[in-house]
Amino acid sequence: MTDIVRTRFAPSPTGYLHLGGARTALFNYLLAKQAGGQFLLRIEDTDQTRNIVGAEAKLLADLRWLGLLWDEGPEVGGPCGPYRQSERRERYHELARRLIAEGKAYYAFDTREELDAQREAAQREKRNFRYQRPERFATDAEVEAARAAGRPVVVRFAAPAQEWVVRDTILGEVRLPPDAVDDLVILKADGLPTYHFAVVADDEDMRITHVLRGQEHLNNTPRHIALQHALGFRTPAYAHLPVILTMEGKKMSKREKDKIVRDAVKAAIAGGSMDETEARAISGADPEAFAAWRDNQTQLDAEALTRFAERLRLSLPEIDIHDFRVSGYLPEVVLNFIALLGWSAGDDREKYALDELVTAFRVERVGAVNARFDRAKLLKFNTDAVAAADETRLLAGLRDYLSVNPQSALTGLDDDTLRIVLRLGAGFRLFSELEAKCGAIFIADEAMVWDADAVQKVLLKGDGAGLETLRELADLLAQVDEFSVEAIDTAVRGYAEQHGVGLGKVAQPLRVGVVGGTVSPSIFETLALLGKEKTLKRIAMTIGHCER
RNA sequence: GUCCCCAUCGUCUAGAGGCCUAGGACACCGGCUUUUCAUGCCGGCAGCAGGGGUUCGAAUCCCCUUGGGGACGCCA
Repeated sequence: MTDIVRTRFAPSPTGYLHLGGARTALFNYLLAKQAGGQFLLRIEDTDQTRNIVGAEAKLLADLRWLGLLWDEGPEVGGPCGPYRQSERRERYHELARRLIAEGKAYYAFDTREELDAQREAAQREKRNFRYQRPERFATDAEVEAARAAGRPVVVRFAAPAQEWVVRDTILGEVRLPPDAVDDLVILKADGLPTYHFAVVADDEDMRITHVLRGQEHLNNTPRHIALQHALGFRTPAYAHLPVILTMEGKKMSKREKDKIVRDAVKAAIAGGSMDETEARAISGADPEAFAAWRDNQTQLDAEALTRFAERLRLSLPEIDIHDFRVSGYLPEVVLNFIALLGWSAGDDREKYALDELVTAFRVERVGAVNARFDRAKLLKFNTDAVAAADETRLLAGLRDYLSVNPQSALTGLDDDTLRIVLRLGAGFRLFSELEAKCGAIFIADEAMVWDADAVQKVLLKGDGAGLETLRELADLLAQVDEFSVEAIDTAVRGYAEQHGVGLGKVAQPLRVGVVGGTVSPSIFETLALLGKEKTLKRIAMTIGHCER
């Protein structure tokens, strides 16, 4: 086929873009771009109960953050729109009517309870459940009668019984038995199509030539092929990507975070550090919903999880792309790293920019093996990228980080100050580390907090030797007129030499003295940045704090 | 339970019958640098899941076992 390559990423708007979705999007993007084709974005919002308000906007923002821009789709439009399935109802109905007219689909009106009972019965008898196709299809009159009786009316596909073959670029030919395709529902009782039906219709209408998706969809593919045959549509080329697993070997999912929070909340309630009323308030759920969550039946939204994490001082694993942004990763690093989850060019190269991936990527070289997501390696990638980035890139990255961390102490600073921060913090791995290292310099003096362990270890231990040093240094620094890095350096080093101690013995008390903890940039730089007045004021406050 | 996919260091992977004494990266361990936290530098440990074949020769091909993962919805 000489068609231009068209791929799509088709998420459902249920939350932020997660790591696995991002990789799927990336591979689709790469495949399209390397062939000079188009990458489309389509929103699969056919489940009214699962759609989350605002999720689509988040999804788009995450994709844009990564630099995966779509040629057609929401907000940019295109000739095959609309690109939101909820807006394409009429098309699905038209196709369903066609299948019904041709005897390839039929109305059914089983209730949820009836189907559940059949599934349970099958389970009990240890056989697989298959929907039993009726002897003859319901007539229009019967459908109307059912509707009038309040029964849910759906349209089911009359699946042909045959062996199915999926030709997969990564897995080769996969053969599935006839029962791999059953009489699935194609139009739900609410009039919206099921995923399977919408995908087939849209991929045809949007002239999608290649479908790259997670391996969890492999079993769905024969369904789609069957529907394509029934509708007379072309079958795109398929490639099923290996699943991304956690380091523990479990499927990476939002549940990860939910589970950690649930366990912590339960422990906190059991341990008495939080009562149930507070927990419920933080969750933002009503008592019933809260109980359901607690019993592992539902999941909390991202915001509620974040609130719990803050309250219980939990660090949640990054799973959503947004999490990595908030943690201070560079988008090009995240992109580079996920490209390596399942794909390799065949040599030892690991570092790629997006345009380099476009050139180097080959679907045929995507492996079939599930990959575990190794955060430690991602961190190293970010560390390397930060070290290699120029100031302009870092400043933009830091600004972006601050835009999603408005509460940061660095947020209000001007570019020149941020450039200094970047320079003094050199060696940081994530923007969040830069913040942890330099933030305390910029908070109001009154907002200063002291790390109890640091105060104990550096100032109070050994009869307060550190505190005494700090007092003497305060006097000494009060004598320094020009509060420059050089002058402070000279004075402080001089003090250390006079007393025959290492620099550490004087730098650490000073550090705790001005920032309340043991971490800061070079002590000379830190003091100079603070200025004489603030330095002396903070040291006085620290001495006061210790005497209290 | 049924169906499907997969199997090289702890992790991501290179390897498409002799180039393999199995290469790289991360982690880890040891050392060095250092005013803290980091960074950086040097060195080291570590793997073809097991068993059968095929072949002069197998990490590479075939079979079985085992192990892992995924799917079995009016979710996508």
